[in-house]
Amino acid sequence: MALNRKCIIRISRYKNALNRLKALGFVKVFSGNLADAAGVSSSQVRKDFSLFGITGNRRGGYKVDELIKRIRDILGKNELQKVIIVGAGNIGKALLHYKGFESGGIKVMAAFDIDPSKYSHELEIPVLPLEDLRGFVQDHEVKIGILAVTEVAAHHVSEIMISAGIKGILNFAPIQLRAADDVVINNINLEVELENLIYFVNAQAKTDGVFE
Amino acid sequence: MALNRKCIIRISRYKNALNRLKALGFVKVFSGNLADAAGVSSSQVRKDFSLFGITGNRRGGYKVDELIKRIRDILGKNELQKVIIVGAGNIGKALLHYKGFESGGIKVMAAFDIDPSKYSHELEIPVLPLEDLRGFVQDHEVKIGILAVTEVAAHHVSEIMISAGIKGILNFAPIQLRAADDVVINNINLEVELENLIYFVNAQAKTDGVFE
DNA sequence: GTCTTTTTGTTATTTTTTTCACAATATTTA
DNA sequence: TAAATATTGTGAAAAAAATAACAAAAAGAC
Repeated sequence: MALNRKCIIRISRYKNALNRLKALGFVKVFSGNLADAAGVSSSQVRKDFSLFGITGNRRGGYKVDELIKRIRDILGKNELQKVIIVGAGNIGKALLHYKGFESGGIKVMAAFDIDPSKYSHELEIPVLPLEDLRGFVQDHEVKIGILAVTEVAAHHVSEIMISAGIKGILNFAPIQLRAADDVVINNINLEVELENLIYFVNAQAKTDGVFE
Repeated sequence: MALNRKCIIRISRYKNALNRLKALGFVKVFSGNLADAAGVSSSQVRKDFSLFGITGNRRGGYKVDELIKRIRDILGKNELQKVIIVGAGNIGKALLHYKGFESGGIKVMAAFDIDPSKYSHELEIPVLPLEDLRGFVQDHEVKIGILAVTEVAAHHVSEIMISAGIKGILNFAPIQLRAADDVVINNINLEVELENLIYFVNAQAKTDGVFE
């Protein structure tokens, strides 16, 4: 199946839109509704669904419950996805307490740091020494890790994670990580995202000027 | 100039790579070096540069200092970009203390919240009442805001920001915000990013299975 | 029960993005 | 100084992604 990152991102967004629509009492939904909610075209929605073999009824749309179940299945949300956080600094701690993952499927198991002052067993989610990472990952069969350490540590720590058995890294360190083909890396660079925004705001301001 | 989001993201990454190369003592750089550092092809690098009229020397590559200056200029990093944070919860607080923005150009001016227990003038960056947002944004001519409030508050708060004069929003609330054409919105949904990673890790695992 | 309307599913078309390829031209070597 | 070599800059080609278009089918009207 030839699907790309953007397609899966959209599928996630459809799922979020569906949850909202369900909460509003929707039982059926049309591609146009999802398109509006996710900010794409209705043919895009249908194209994405067709890639996953998701079908509805001509004239009848899609049943919200079935669709949610189907998408949750695609995204692996019907089984528990165990996640660790590496680096208990600013970003790491914020993610440790982030409520957005609670809705289902994603379970943050523990955080790890080199700084002993960060260790804690009192919290609901423990902060453990980095040395314990390997054993923990192997014992609990964790495949997904969030990397939130400094730029200088990032590469080294990512190698520790991968050698321990982590297969997917969500990287917040401001460096473009890459790895072997069997490891998936998703880089989120906050400064880059802000720079992007700033660029388009400034570009917008210039364009506006022309018409003033 | 017909340039897209992805192109600007790459330009930011080239800048980061250049800073690292400069720190290593590089004076000249070739498109291939930047391609390796940013994880793209060398012709992609040259194409991107050509879009911005960035030129080097045939056979001589690009001068690191000049290139950095040029890209910083494109990204607006040669002038101060004032930013506010709205929502001083988990994510908001983390960004308030985030060191990654210090390297230049981006200055977080203040944070805002509705919860009086969050207010603070002691911090280097103050946390102020949401009611003060409009005045602050107008007094300081802030154009960029980071939105880090709950899902339910996000839409309402974004409207407050926009009506106060904010022209670009980096949205961390788990909802796809949209706005009028003169406001740029960059949505970062942490759960969606994780789901994406999980999908590809699971897909990878299945593919591996076939060859085992 | 037939007709009308609406919406899907998919194929074709268009647009966008990336890669390829190579002439033009600096730099280095001899 | 001339020849050899490496690298840019860009137009053409290929690949990927998005949009449009429409036949097929389901739902509802009458």
